[in-house]
Amino acid sequence: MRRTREDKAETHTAILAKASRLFRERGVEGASVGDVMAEAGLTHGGFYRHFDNKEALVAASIRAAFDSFTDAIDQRAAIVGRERAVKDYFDYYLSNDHLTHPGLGCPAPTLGPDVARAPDALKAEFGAGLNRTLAAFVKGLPGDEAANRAAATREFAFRVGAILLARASDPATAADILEACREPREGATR
Amino acid sequence: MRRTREDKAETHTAILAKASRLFRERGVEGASVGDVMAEAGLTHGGFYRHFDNKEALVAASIRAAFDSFTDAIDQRAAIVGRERAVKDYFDYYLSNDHLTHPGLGCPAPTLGPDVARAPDALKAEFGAGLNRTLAAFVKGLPGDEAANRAAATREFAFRVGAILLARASDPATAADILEACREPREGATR
DNA sequence: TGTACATCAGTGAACGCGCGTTCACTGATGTAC
DNA sequence: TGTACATCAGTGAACGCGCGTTCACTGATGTAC
Repeated sequence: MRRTREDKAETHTAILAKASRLFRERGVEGASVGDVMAEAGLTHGGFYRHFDNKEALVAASIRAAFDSFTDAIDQRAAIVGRERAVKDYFDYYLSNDHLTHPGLGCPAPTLGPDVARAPDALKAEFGAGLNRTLAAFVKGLPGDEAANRAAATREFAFRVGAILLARASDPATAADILEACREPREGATR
Repeated sequence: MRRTREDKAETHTAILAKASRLFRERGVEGASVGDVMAEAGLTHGGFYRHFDNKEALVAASIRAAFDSFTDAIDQRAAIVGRERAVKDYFDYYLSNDHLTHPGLGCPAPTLGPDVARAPDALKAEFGAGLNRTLAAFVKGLPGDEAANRAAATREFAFRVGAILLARASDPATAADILEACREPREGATR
């Protein structure tokens, strides 16, 4: 039953892709190793040929999820420019599509609390992914880099909170939240 | 072993208080019925004299957590005024105290994703608690009520996202996030 | 007010279940000659 | 290039464990008279 090296690499990628989606959909504890392997068309026993344990899979899943977005932003920035690419991402972030498809969406609002309760290794992975994301928001932008980054942090946190609140609420409340948060923020309230 | 009605009411309150804290600290799946009962100084079997099942306890815990904050804001607003009370709450929200004590903090950034994956009954409970919180932010404020509420929604979402990102990150990244988010937001970036 | 009985708050053993992980096994692939 | 053997990707049974929930039991409280 041994497979070629290429087969193994494909299997590894498939496991990771399915895991990254399932963890975002159901949470780390809501998606079992068996679930992930079944989704990849395999049985659970073979999992440990690919990852040391479930935590390692979670770490890799978080990394892959963040990377998929930073890569997409970078690619789009090369075509339409950084500011436009980031604006498009922010529009997607508060879209109904993102609201209702957490499995393909940002890992922060789905896995953040799971990571908050997890070992330091996972927090480091999450923090690194977040920092890459913030970097992708301001790469090559004019003006003070630290200020740009701080502003991008605020804009991102705002949208993470919005989608989290909307997903945790009944549909009517969710619609209110997204509608309110699609308006630009004014700085006066604080 | 039967207890008086007063004893039972006290026990009920104690279970709820411990549950509300433990769920926020460890997540819904990270705190078992047995954990909650042990924390309240009881054994697990008696739980079902107080709640139908674990989900009912989660619903009550979410309600209690939101209420504790709306009550506190209302009480403080009666003394120092609504705007000041809300400002103080927002300052607490991004404090290191709130960062490091999720068990006594806002339920949104800790339980939001758990609720997002839970049955509609829990989302309704969360949405209701969120609406009470937003109402507490704008109660009696001058100006257009809908606009005030939309602005409060944005300010709250912003802080929910900030604390979620900070808690899920390594300490250095967490400090960066909170520092950036303690600055007032400017509306221009979008 | 006193008595007899029903109620029920809390205990702790037991249940069925799903989890993460281990392990003996298989047979095709990789490697040494 | 062909052959003999070692490796190892994937299988599926098995493990120990903790979970939510149930249940027979206890004895003090509540209630009917």
